[in-house]
Amino acid sequence: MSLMGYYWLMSFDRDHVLHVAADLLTRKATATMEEVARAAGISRATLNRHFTGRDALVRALEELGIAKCEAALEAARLEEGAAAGAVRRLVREIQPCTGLLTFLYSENQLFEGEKQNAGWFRIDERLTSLFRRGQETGEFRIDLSATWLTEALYGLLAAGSWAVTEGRVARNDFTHMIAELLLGGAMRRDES
Amino acid sequence: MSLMGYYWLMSFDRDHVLHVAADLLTRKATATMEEVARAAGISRATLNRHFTGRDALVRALEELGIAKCEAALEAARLEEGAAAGAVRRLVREIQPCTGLLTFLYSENQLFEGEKQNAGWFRIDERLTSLFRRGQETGEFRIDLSATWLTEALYGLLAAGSWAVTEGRVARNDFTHMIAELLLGGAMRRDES
DNA sequence: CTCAAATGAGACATAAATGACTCATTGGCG
DNA sequence: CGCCAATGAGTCATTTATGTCTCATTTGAG
Repeated sequence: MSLMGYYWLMSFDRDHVLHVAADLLTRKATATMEEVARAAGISRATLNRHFTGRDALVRALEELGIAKCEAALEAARLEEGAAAGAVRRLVREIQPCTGLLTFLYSENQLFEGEKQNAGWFRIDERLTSLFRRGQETGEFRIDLSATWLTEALYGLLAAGSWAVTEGRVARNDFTHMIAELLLGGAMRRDES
Repeated sequence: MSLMGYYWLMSFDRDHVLHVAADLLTRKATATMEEVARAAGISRATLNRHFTGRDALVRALEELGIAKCEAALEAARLEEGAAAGAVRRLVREIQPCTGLLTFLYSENQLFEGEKQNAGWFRIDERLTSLFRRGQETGEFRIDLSATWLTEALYGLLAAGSWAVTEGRVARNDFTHMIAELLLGGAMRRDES
């Protein structure tokens, strides 16, 4: 028995293929299906049997990205405690999938005409709610809209992920860099 | 006499073509050469006569983007006054070319192997210097590196530009959104 | 007006990615 | 061991973007 229906042979590891594809496409968004197959250690034929066309692969990656993202949101317990702490937990939890998210983020810009996955909307909603909660409790400023704070978080995650892969900043600084800039900004803060 | 050597006919307006191409490619990064030509109101043949291949066009756009960006840096007078004020002037001046910059920013990620234009390095240097100056005068916090602040500015500009074109935030809020988030962060600041 | 030069439209070959297909081989299960 | 299904390697046709070429037409300069 298997969740996927592949109960006879295990040589095709769907999850492994998706992760390899995510890694590769994160670094080279224009990678060929053959390059993806080779990176995953399978043949192009097999890759095409399971993902008919690049679209199917990207859509599967989208599902994976949404699932990982929502898992990170769960693990961060966004509704608990101070909003600032929730943002810090969120950035820490979401770090492992920023590469995939950045790829999907830029990929979505190409699919302008098509309908986009409802999962992104759910995630948007939860993040915006978090920032709105912070504003309502007086923790966050209100002259920056919760929508913008959400978009800014995406942008900072992408910039941080890119800067890390380029070697311009240390991977271990990722969480601190992003969370503290988003929360506190660049200006020095009087310790009160 | 002419700067370009086209002193007999003026029906090819290089600057116009570049701006149209920038507008189009900003919205649809995968636009065809023919789509670019049609958008610019010229034939594909003429477009190819002046820019042999997509690479030549992108490289010309890169030159344009760098020139516009450096002009914005000049206009912002980065070395004058408080660093925070310089950042605000910079964001205001650079807003008109964020679309083009965002396109080139994502395009550069594809040219991983190739040498990248020295202009970006110059711009990087000037921005990093600005943030470093702010840190040295005690205006900016020092636990976030000047390099990261520069990268974060790029990310916020891209996210802001994208959010505006998607209609999620108002165009008029662009400068305030980006500059204030980068400078002050999301947390409410005690008015002291 | 006349000529030179660039344009526009179209044809053409090319290169690359893709999807579908065949067939021999492999590996697990009964 | 023998079957059976999936894999891998290869082939083929199709599509698409691209670069080049020709030639009639247009347009500005003299």
